[in-house]
Amino acid sequence: MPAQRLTRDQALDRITEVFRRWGYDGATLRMLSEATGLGRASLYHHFPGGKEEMAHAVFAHIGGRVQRHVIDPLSGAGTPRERLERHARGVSRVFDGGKSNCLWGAMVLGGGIELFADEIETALTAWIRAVAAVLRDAGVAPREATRRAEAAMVRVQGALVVSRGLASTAHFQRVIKGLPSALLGEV
Amino acid sequence: MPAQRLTRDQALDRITEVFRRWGYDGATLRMLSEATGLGRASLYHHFPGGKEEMAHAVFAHIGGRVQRHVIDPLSGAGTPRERLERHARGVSRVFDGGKSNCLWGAMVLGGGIELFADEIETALTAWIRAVAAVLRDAGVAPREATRRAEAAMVRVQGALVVSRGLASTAHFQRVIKGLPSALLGEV
DNA sequence: GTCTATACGTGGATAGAC
DNA sequence: GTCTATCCACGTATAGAC
Repeated sequence: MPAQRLTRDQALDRITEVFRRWGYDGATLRMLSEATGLGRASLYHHFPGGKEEMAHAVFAHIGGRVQRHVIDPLSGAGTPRERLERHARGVSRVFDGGKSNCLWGAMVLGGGIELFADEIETALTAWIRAVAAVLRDAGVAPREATRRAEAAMVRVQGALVVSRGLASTAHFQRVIKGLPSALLGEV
Repeated sequence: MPAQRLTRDQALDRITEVFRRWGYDGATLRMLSEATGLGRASLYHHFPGGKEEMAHAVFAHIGGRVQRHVIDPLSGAGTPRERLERHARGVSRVFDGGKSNCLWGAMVLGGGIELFADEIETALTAWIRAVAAVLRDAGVAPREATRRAEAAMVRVQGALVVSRGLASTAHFQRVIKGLPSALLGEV
C-alpha cells in the first residue's frame, strides 16, 4: 500500500522493527516515517488511528510470523523431539538469533502494556498452549506440560533481556539449544 | 534534599519507581515531579543533568538495594543452600514478589539501553558473579557455576517479563521458589 | 496515495523571583 | 531550596494541494 516501493507487508516489516527496537513510547512517527520511506501524513492515510493503530497492526503482523515459524512447526509430522527442534529453530529465527527483541517484551517494558495487554496475553498464551500440546503428545501430563511450556517462555524472554543487557547473544543461543531437551524433561 | 518532606533517599525511591514502571523513554518529568512532590524546576536543582542524571542516580540507588538484599546474603554465614535461600528471598523482596519490574530490564527494553549500557552490564555481571561464587563454595566447577548463575538471571528476568505479560506473579513466584535447587543442580 | 504546511500539546530544560 | 513563568524542540495529528 505505501507507494509503489513497498507493499503493506513490507511496510509493516519496517514498522515492526521500529517498535521492537524502541518499544511503544520510544518509537516516534519520525522513525516510522523514515523506516518506511513514507511521510508522516502518508502513514495516517494507511493507519488513520496513528501510532496506536500501527502498533495494533504490528501485533497482527507478528502473529502471522509466529504462527508460521513457531507454532506450525509444532504440529507437523515427526516425533515430538523433531517437532520441538523445528520449533526451536523457528524461535531462533523469529528473534534473529537473539539480535532482535521480542515485540511483546518490548511492549511490556517499553510502554504500551496498558494499551496492548490483551494482545500480549493472547499471544503469549497461544504460544504456550501450542508447546504444551506437543508435550502432551510426548506423554507428559497436562499440568506438567503447561508448566514446562511456561518455563520455556520465561527462559526465552529472559534470554532476550539478558542478551541485550550483556551485549551478547550467547545467552539466547544457549537457551535455544537446550530448549527441546528442557521441554522433554531431560535435564 | 527535596523539601523538608522527603530525604534524598526517599525521593530517589520514588524516582526509581517511576523509571522501573515506565522505562526511560516512558518516564516524564511530570511523573517524576508528581512522584516526588517537587516542582520540575526543583528537580533540576537536585539533578542539574535532568532526566539523564536522575536515571544515573537511580542506578546507584538500586545498586545499594541489590547489594543489601541480593548480594550480601550470599556471603554471610551458613551452608551454600541456606545462603541461596536468603538470596532468593532477597530477590523476591527486591522485585516486590514479582509486582515490580527490574530497573535494568525496563531500561534494556524501555529506551536507555544506549545511555546506560555500561551500568546495566556492570550490575548484571556483579550479580551473576556473586551467585557463581557461592556455587563454587558448594563445590561446583567455576565454568559451570557461572553458567548456572547466568541461567538463574535469565529466569528471573524472563519471569518478570512473563509475569507482566500474563498479568500474574505466579511465574515469578515459581522461579523464585525453585531458584536454590536449580542453582545447586538438583533438578 | 503522497506531499507540504501547519496546529497544538507535551517533553525537557532554564531564568529569575521569593 | 522551591516556586512561577517561560523557552524551544519534538511528538502526534490534521488540512488541503497535487
